[in-house]
Amino acid sequence: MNRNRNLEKSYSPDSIEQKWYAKWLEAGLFNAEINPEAKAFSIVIPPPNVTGSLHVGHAFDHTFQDIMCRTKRMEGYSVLWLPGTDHAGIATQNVVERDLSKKGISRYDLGREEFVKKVWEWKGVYGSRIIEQLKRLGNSCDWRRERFTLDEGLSKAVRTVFVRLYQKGLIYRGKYIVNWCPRCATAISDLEVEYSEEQGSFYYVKYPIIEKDCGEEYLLVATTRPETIIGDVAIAVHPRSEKYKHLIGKHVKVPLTDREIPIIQDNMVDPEFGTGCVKITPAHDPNDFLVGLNHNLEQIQVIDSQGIMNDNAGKYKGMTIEQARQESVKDLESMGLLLKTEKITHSVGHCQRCGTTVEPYLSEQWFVKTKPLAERGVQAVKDGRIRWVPEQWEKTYFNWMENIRDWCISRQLWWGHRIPAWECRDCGHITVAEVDPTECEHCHSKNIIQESDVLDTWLSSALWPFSTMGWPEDKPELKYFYPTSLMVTGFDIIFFWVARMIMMGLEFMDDVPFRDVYIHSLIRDEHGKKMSKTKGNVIDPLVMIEKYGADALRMTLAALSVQGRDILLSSTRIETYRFFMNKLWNAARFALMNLDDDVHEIDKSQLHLHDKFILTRTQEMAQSVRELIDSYDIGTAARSLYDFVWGDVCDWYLEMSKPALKGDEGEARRKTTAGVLEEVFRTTLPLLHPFTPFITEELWAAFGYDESEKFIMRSSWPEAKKDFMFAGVIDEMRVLQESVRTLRNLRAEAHVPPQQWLNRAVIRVDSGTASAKILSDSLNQISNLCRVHEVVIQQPSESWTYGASLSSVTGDCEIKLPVGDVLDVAKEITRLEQEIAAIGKTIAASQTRLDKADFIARAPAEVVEKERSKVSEGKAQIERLRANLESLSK
RNA sequence: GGGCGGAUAGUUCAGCGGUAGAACACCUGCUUUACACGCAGGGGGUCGUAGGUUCGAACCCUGCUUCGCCCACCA
Repeated sequence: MNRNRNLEKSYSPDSIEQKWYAKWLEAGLFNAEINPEAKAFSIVIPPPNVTGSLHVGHAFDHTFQDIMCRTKRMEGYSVLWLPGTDHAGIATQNVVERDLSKKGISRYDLGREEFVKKVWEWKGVYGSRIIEQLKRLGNSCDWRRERFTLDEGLSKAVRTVFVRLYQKGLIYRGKYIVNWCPRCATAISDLEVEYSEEQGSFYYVKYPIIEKDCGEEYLLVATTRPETIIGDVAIAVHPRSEKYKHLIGKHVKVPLTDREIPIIQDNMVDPEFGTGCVKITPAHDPNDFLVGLNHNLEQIQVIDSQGIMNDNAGKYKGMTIEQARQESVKDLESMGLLLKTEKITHSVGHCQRCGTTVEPYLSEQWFVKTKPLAERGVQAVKDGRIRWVPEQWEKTYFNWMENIRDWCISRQLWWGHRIPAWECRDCGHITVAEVDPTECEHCHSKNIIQESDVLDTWLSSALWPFSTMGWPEDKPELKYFYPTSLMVTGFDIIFFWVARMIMMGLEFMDDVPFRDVYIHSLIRDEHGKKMSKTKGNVIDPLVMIEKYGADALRMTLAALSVQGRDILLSSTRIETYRFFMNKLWNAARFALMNLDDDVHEIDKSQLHLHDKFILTRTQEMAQSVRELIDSYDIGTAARSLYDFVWGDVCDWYLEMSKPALKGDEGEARRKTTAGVLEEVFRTTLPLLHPFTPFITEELWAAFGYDESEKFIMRSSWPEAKKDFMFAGVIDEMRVLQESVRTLRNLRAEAHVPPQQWLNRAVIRVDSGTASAKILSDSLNQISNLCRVHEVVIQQPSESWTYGASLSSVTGDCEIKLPVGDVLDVAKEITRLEQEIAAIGKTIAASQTRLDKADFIARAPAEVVEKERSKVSEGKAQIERLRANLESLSK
C-alpha cells in the first residue's frame, strides 16, 4: 500500500473538494449508462429556475438526492441523475425587464422577437450560474445530459403534448374570469395566487329602487370594491330570503351611472353575510361571473389589463383601481348613497412573483381540463404504483386532486413555449398543429395568425421526467430509466409540480413518472423563521461551503433531516459537523501513522474485547446504514454514523488500541490491531462516502486504496462480514465502558494526578455476564460509599482481570467491598425486568393480533391472569431486591 | 369551515410501549505525541394539560390549551 502518512494536522476542504470533483468528472463517474446487466436507479432533478441562485432548500434536496445516487451506485445500480434548469417564464422575463428598465427600455420598445433574443442572451450569461453552484455541493449528476425546459427537444415534447391534449378535448380555449396580475400583465393559475389577510373597508351602498310601490326606497349592498359598481349588472338575493323575497324581479338604479339593473335570486348568496344581497359584476368577480352565466347577464368590463379604469368607467377612466375606489366613495358620499363604512380584515390575493394584488379579469384563455387526468393520478397512488414518503402527504394530494379545477395554462408573456394554435382571420377556425401550418385547416385560407400567448412554465415542468429522456422520440433511455425511482422535493410544489407530473406521466407514458415521492420539510433559520432576503436571515450555502466545506454542510443537512418537522439551520450547527470532519480526518491520520505499508491479516486468536467490539459495530453499521438509506431515513443514518465514528471509534477504540499499536503487547497483537484498524476504516469510509464524498475520497487515497480500486466513489457498498461479528461483545463492551467511567470518577475524587489518570483499563468479562447497567450500578455504589483515598477494587470473581494500568490509577489503596453480592443482586433485578418486559410483550402481541374485545372473549382469561400475576410478583421481588441492594451498599 | 403537523434539558432537536438522550450553551479539571476543530467529568427535564387504555405511557386513545402550515370561503 502506498500510504500517505503526512496528512495536514487539520482538515482543509477547499483544494481537496475541487481536486476530486474534477477527477470524478474526468473519469466519467457521474455518467449514466444503459446496462442491461444492472438494475436502473434514476432521479430527475427538480429543475431550479435559471434565474435562481443556490439556497439551502436546493442544497438540502440535492444533498438528499446525491446521497441516494451515490449509495445506489455503490450498491451496483446503474444510476442516472439527470440535471437541468427551468426557463421560469414570469420570473425570468421579470429579471430581464428589470435590467432593461434600468436603461429606460421597455420590452415593448424592443418588440417580441428582439426581447426574446435578449432573454436568451441573458440565459447564456447567467443561466449556468445555478448549475455551477450545484457542482460545489458535490452533486454527482450526469452533466452531459443537462436539459433546459426551452431546449429544442423539450419544446417539441411540449408541443406534442399540447396538440394531443387539444385533439383529445382536454385543452380548450374560452373567455373566463382568471386571476390576473396587472403588473405582469398576464393571467396566472389559481396556485400562483398567494392570499394574505389585509385591512380593508366594507362600504354599505344604497341602490335606489325604481319601482316605487314596493315599500322600500333602496336596497343596501355591502361591497369591498366600490370601483366596480359601474360594472354592476344585477343585484342578487337568496331565493328563500324573507327579507327580500318581495323585491325579486324589481329593479334598482346603479349608483354613479344611469343604468337600471334587475334584482335576481341566486343560491350563491349567503343571507347571513353582509346585508344579504350582493351586487353582481360578472367581469370582475369569479362568483359573479358564474351567476352572470346562469342568468345570462351582460359582462361589463371597467378595468383593463394594466389595472386602469377603461372607457366603460365613465368619469373614472384613466384612474388606477385605488384612485377610482377613493373617487367613487367620495361621490357616493356626496350623493348620500353611502350609508356607512366598516373596517374589515379579508384575505387578498397577490401575485406569487411580484406581490401585486391580483385582479379577477375576464379574458380569452387556454385551459387544461384536469378532471380526467386527475382521476388516473388518484388511482395510481391508491393502487400503490406511487408511494408518498412520509405517507401523510397522500391525503393532501388526494384532497387536491379530488377537488381539482381546470388549469389556466396561457400566459400573456413572451418568454416561453408559444402556444401552437393559429386563428384564421377569415373563418375564425383555430388550427392546432405540431408543425407550423401555412393555411387554415378548415377553409384553407392563408390568412392565419399564431396565438401570441405562451404556456405556463409548469406545463413544461410537468413533462420533465420523460421529456428530458428524449420523449416523444422512442429513446432507449426512456425504456431503461423511466419511470424514475424517486422524486425528492419540498411540499410547496406538490400541486404545482408533483401532481401535474403524475397526471402527465400517466397520460403520455401510460406509467407513473416515479415510484416514490419523498417530500422534505422546509428549512428555516435558527429561530424558526422562514429565510428570506428581506429579513436578512438567509444562510447562503455557498458561504457555508467556503467557511466549513461542502462535506460539513452536507452532513449537517443530512443529520438534521427528519420527517414531518421543519428544519432549523444555523451556522453553529454546521460548525459542529465541520468539527466532525476534522475528527474523522485526525482519526484517519492516527491510523495511518500506525499502519505498516502491508495490510495485516486479522488473527482472530489475538483479538481482545475492544477489537471484537469495534469489528462487530463496524459490520452492524454497514448493515444498518444501508437499510436506513434505503428507507430514506438519512437523518438517522447520518446521526448514527456520527455517533459511531466519534463515540465508538475515536473515544474508545483508538484509545484502547494504542498500547497494542505501540508494541506493548507484542508483535502479533500489533499486527492484528493494525488489521482491525484497517478494517474499520476500509468499511467506514465507504459508508460515509454518500454523505461526505470529498473527505472520504481523499482519505481513501491516503490509505492507498485507490491504487488498485481507484475511487471510493466506485467502491462497492461494504457487506456486513459475518466473520467479524461476535455475539455479546457489544454488551460486554458497554459494561467495560461504564466501569471505566466509574473508575475515572473514583480517580478524580482521589485527586490522582492527571499523569496517572486512567486511559486504559483491561477488564475482561465473560460473555453472558451482566449488562452495562449492573456493573455501573455496582461501581457507582462503590464510588458513593468509599472514602476515596482508601479505594481499591476487589476482584469479584475469576472472570475479572485488571490490566496493569489500573493499579497505577488507584495507587496503593486497598478496599474490601462486597462487590460480588451487589453484582448478583443487580443482575437478578435486570433479569426480572427483562422477564417482565417479555411477558408484557407476549400479552400485548396476542392482543394486537386479535381485536382486543375478541381476545378477551376467546382467550383463556386464566392464562392472561396468570401472566399478569407473574408480572406483579416479579415487580414485588424487584422492590425487595432494590431494598436489599440499598442495605448491601451501607 | 376542512385537513395536517408540532409542544421532551437554557436553546435546537432525537426517541414514539419496558427505569429519560444528543448537539450547542453552562460549570469543573486537563498542552495524556490523531485531533484545543481536542480530552475527561458535571449540573440541568413531574417529556404542554386533564382524563382513559395497560402490569407498565414521553410514546397508544379522548378532551383541552397553545404554536405553525395547507386548502376552501370571504359580496
